[in-house]
Amino acid sequence: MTLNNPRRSRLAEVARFAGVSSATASRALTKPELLSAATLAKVNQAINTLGYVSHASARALASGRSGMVGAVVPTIHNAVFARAIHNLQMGLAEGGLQLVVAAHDYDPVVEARAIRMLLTRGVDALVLVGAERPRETWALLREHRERVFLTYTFHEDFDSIGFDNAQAGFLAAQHLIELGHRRIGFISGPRRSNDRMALRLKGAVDALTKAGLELPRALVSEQEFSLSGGKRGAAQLMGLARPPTALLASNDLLAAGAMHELGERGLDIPGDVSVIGMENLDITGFTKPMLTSIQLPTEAIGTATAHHILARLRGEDAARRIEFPVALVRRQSTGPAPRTGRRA
Amino acid sequence: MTLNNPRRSRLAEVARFAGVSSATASRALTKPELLSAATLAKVNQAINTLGYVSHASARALASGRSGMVGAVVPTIHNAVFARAIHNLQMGLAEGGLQLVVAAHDYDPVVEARAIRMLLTRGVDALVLVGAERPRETWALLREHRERVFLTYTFHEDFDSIGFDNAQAGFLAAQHLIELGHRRIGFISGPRRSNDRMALRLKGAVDALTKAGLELPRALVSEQEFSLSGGKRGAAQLMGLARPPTALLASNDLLAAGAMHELGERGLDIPGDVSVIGMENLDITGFTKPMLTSIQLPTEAIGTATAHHILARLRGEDAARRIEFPVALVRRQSTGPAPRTGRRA
DNA sequence: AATAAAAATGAAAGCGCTTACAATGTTGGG
DNA sequence: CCCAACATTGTAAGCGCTTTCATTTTTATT
Repeated sequence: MTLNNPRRSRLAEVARFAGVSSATASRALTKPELLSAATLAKVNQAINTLGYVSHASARALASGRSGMVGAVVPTIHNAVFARAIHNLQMGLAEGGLQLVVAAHDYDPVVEARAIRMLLTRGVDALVLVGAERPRETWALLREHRERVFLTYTFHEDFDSIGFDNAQAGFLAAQHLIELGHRRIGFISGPRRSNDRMALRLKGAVDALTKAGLELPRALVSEQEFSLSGGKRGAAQLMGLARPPTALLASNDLLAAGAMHELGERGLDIPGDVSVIGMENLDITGFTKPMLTSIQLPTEAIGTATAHHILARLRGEDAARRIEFPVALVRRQSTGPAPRTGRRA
Repeated sequence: MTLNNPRRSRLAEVARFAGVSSATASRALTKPELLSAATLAKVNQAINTLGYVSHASARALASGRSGMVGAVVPTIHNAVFARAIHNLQMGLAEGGLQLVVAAHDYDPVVEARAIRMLLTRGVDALVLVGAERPRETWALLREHRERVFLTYTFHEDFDSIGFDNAQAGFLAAQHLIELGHRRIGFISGPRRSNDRMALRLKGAVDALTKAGLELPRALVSEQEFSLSGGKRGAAQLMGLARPPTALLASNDLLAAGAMHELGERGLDIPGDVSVIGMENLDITGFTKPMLTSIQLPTEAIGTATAHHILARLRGEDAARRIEFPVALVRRQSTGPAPRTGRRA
């Protein structure tokens, strides 16, 4: 009952101006191929002179499609997600879709709320990160199976775009093992509500196992994602009676923090201790020495997800699962294990 | 004409179930204080048992309010914006508003497109960064004056939430001057379509002028925002016949890149050359030595903008201009100017 | 107890657009 | 030339909700 913006023109006015019915005017916008060239031109003419812009809500209500894609991510602070979101947005924009982002800071409750909110908003597609969340949330998602897309991990029941997190952990550990390290400390990010972390750890354990080694619980330190988290992790591990000769962090931020701590302890990297991170963020180039890391396909995930969604919305079929490779990026922070004998 | 989701229940069903009119059911959602406790309870009961969720588009169409806030930022890659966006989103969520983000990568054309798109979508508020954009874009924005909010700079005609960029430049330069530096190199980010960069440079010039010094054009290097941009900038400035004794970068990323270059040239920081950045990003703690910087109130901007918008939407009046202070954060990368005499 | 004022509810008219269906105009084969 | 088949366009019925206005119920006032 409210005249929204009195200035804003309606489709009806465009139609009147062009001397056609509003149905025709509408078709000029949505299915121009149905109109004769002449009529189409008339309508477009009218649209231009009137400066008409369509009302998205009205359109969404009538058509049942919102033109929006929702993305619920842990955080946009982390460059891993920022990159993917950036590419996702750019890709979707090509198809005329608008991205709506919500962050939940690794809180499953907040995530559920965000998902519900976006579903209410009628997003045409919903992009999520990871595959670990409460039962109820999954139930809700299943009801919308065809518009839900999972990234960074895989799940049988949904279209998934990601990479092998375990492989990332495996490669990192393998690299250290090949350099002769036998005692490796693992600094992990928070593992609850974050299957990616669990998988990276698992991959590392697998590599060690394969080499006949093991990862005692004492050599795993779980820390929050931050510089100081990494610092604390390194402090904890290096403070052990038999400290590790290499530190594997499940994230470059943690690794950089760890390097800091090692520096303060007067330890040489990689002479005394090797350090390897994951995600291959820009900061790998800032640290001294530069940080060896595992390159994760974050940009690719964003772009591929966008294209995948666009294809699905067009009704094309597409692979249910898209997997990108991960790769070791050798820099200066890893080197041969010191041969100081069995005891430090 | 399309039965959207056959399962999803309508407000009318809720009303029927509760034995009230749909008007009452609607009021239970939007203005519960108008209903008697008994009716409200009945309706809520019905909502729960039916698992009703309202249809956002329909609601937006009928009410003229979308419940969405748009933000158009240069990029979410940069932590400066990522932080602000994060806080903005959190703050808006408290008020039940959903944030929609679009990035334009410093391209005015893309920015204009994004603005138009969000306006079409009927956002209740539109948050923009900076005050430099083409005439036509401004014209468009003026038509929506009351829902446009500017951040990171100020503009007479719009509500603005920001800080004094010139002051940031001033503080940085002043700090170097106080340390005895007389020849200061300035590494700037791209200045076109980015008034913040221009202002930061201007502030630095002001500080120098005040001290009876000047900033010759040759000592200003404009580079893209990146580690390698900073590296190139430093290379250019240090390659001069009379190189500066201090480098002032308008962004920590650039500063970190510059430090890298200085390191490769075997120069000691701050013994031979001092370096100061801006934005006080996390990476200031990663560099060796740790980077002196100017702290910018990015989180505050996000939070304040959210609260400001919420207040405005509630119809309260609020300050047209909110300004936060900037501050110098001394770390290890700046020190007294070397007294190597007049000639290097 | 009668009445004015306030509170709670309902009826119904849209919000601006899309689209099923009907109607009209065209075209070409027999 | 007539009629089926197609291409265009128009008519009008919603999409699911909010909100004005009218109506009924309750409460307060004298």
